[in-house]
Amino acid sequence: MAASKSPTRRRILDTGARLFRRNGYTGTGLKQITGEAGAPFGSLYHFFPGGKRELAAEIIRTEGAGYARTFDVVRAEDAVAGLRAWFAGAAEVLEAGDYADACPIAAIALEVASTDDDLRQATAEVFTDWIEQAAARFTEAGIAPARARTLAVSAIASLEGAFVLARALRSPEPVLSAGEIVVAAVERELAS
Amino acid sequence: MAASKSPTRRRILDTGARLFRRNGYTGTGLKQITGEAGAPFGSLYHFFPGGKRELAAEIIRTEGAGYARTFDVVRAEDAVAGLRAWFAGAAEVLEAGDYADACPIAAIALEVASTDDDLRQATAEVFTDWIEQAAARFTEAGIAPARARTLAVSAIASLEGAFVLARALRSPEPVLSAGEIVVAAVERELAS
DNA sequence: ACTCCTCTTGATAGATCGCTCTAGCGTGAC
DNA sequence: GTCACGCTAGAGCGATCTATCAAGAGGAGT
Repeated sequence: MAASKSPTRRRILDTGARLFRRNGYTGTGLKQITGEAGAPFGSLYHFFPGGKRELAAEIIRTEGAGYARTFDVVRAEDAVAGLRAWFAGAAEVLEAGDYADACPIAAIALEVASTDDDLRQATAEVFTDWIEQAAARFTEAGIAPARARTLAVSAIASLEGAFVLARALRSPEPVLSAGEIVVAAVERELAS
Repeated sequence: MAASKSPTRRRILDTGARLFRRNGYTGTGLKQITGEAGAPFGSLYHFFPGGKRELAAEIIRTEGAGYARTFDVVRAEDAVAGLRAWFAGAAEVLEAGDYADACPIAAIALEVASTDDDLRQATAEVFTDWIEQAAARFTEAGIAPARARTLAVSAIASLEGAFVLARALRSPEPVLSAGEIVVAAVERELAS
């Protein structure tokens, strides 16, 4: 456990995350991961004895935790501006990456939801964490907890769905439109 | 073209749609489809000479057209109530189906967006159609076209993303929360 | 120098993938 | 009766998948 320092391990995780994001879980081969990561195939099973599922579980957790930090732009002093920046930033990153890199775990989540309960649960934990983090930001900004949670769930769902549409349409419009509606909802809630 | 009447062809399409929805595109095997459909393997290539991609393209189109009809509950006389019923109905169906059957093409859309441009385009056409249909309903209800489109995109994105969260969390909450925000946005637009 | 131990390395197994191919069944036309 | 044709039927091909395995390189501790 002490050695999460291995650069090979890191490269496998990063490459795996990128490929899962773009090609999905079943759509990504382990040989492809080690190949693109420049890692020997055996090393994958050295670091992840549980194979593909263990690798995916770790990717879900680390990528989930990483993405949670993007909520930091939503500050209590001006939650509306922060939220606006959150959506705008997502749209920018998506466009800059040629619509390949959206949510790090949505593709996995949809694929495993009905086929692998362990991985499904891992994605559920990430989403739950995101919801709680976002809700906390909204309550800090002065919104009642129950409403804050509804808004948090809605904000995350909107972005996730907007990613699906944006990748298919190759356009940032869905992300911007979804952001507009969610921002307005939060704005209205703060005004009341 | 005249013979889209073959029951075997229908069963292949229906079974394929169900499996793609639950297990994704690469996660579903052709042998699995014909097996569960009770169809001989050779029949699949008889009806779909283009193989898996042609089958998927047809499923995307027919399922997309079918789902577009769910917008019929949004009527001009009471668009708000209709939209509310749309989200509530989605939540009910999802729960009744043990969170297996959500959007018929989202799983495919995410998987092929970066790997197969033909199929990506097929999903894009479906989403575009949905957006236009929903926007038309909103304009009929009295919303200015530009705003109607933003709301339409947002409504569809919200539901798509809510499906992702709902399947992972095995809870209808995201669908209901997302619906609440979108309904409020439409309500407010109609009041102004 | 010798022993551990982490990590590297790739060959290989066994299953499954999408797909092709040939053969045969059944029904309607003539 | 028999020919044509839509459809059934599934064996099998090459490729690729996940996973296992045995062997060795390299470095730290003694």
